[in-house]
Amino acid sequence: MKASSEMTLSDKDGGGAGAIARLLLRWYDDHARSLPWRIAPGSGESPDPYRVWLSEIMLQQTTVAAVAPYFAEFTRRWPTVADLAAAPDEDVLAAWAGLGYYARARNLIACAREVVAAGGVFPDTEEGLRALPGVGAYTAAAIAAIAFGRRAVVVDANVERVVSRLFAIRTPLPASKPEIRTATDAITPEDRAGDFAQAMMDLGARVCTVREPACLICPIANHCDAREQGIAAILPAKTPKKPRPERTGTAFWIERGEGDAREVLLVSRPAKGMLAGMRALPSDGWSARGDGDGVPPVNAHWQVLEASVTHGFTHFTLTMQLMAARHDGGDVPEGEWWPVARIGDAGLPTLFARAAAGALACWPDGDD
DNA sequence: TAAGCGTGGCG
DNA sequence: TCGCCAAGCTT
Repeated sequence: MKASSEMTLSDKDGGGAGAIARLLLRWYDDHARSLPWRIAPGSGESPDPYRVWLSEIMLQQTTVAAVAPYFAEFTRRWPTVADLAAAPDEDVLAAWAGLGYYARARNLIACAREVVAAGGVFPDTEEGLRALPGVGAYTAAAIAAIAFGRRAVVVDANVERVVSRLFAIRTPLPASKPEIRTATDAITPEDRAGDFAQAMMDLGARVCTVREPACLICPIANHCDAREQGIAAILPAKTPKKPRPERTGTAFWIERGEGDAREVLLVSRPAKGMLAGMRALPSDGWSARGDGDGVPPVNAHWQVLEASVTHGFTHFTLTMQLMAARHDGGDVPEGEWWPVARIGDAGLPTLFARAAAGALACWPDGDD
């Protein structure tokens, strides 16, 4: 890469790397976003590692806007890591419903319990943090820097974009990751590494955006190689993604009772794979690999509903048909009867929440 | 190493 | 509308 040779820490002379950090920190002092999990720069308050950790897990591949209400609810219900560790699994999973990437919720529980078992204090080093469930290279570095003030090289998708442009790295992602990390290391200051990391992320979110970067208001535009070369908007390059297959499947609405006593059968998804461990409607075995078989789980007088749900996952698109039946007293799949009036509290992931809404809209009273 | 793993917003 | 993208981790 070119960046490292150019940057070889002319840090002390006030040029290059050191200048970028100083400009960015000065910009951050005036322009930091106000976020629920963030301590304002210069406030003197010390961040709560629990809140930093919780926010970082929630923010993995997830937007600030989506996280905000979940962060508020989690910290209201479970103000400390000990509170979270003591919560029943199903409560935490249900509270996470809708946020996506449900392995994060299972790792969140495991991590909280590990921390409590170790005395209730988060590790304060990158290495110690990295060993926790759900904490990878990025998250460990971010917590070490933000919660504990340690110098750490924090590289997320924002930083990848900013650094790719700053040093005009033309190698496509993900092949360019090592080069980007080295370049980020070279511009990361010893002091205020947490603020620096957050400044880079704020810059990426508000200025050095994916489309139409706002170079005119960028505090480090004068240091940006891509801007000088007129290629900022087309960096970083990315290797093409594989096409998403389309799959079909069926979900089954099995109902019993009348009026206020109406109940629907919910199952728990297997511990591994899609939507692992989450409550769901029974379905027919659809997966990323193949279509469902359309075979209902029990014999009954099934009715095919008009509604269907199309849902895009990361790696495939699913169109799910809906079938409904009254429970006639025969065998049912293992599950729990859930009051239809409280279906919104079941903690269904979005796919099944939409399926349930579709079933209720098409089959409002269940008796025909 | 590359694939598996959610969801909602945006242009 | 629809493909791209977001404070990635795990296996």
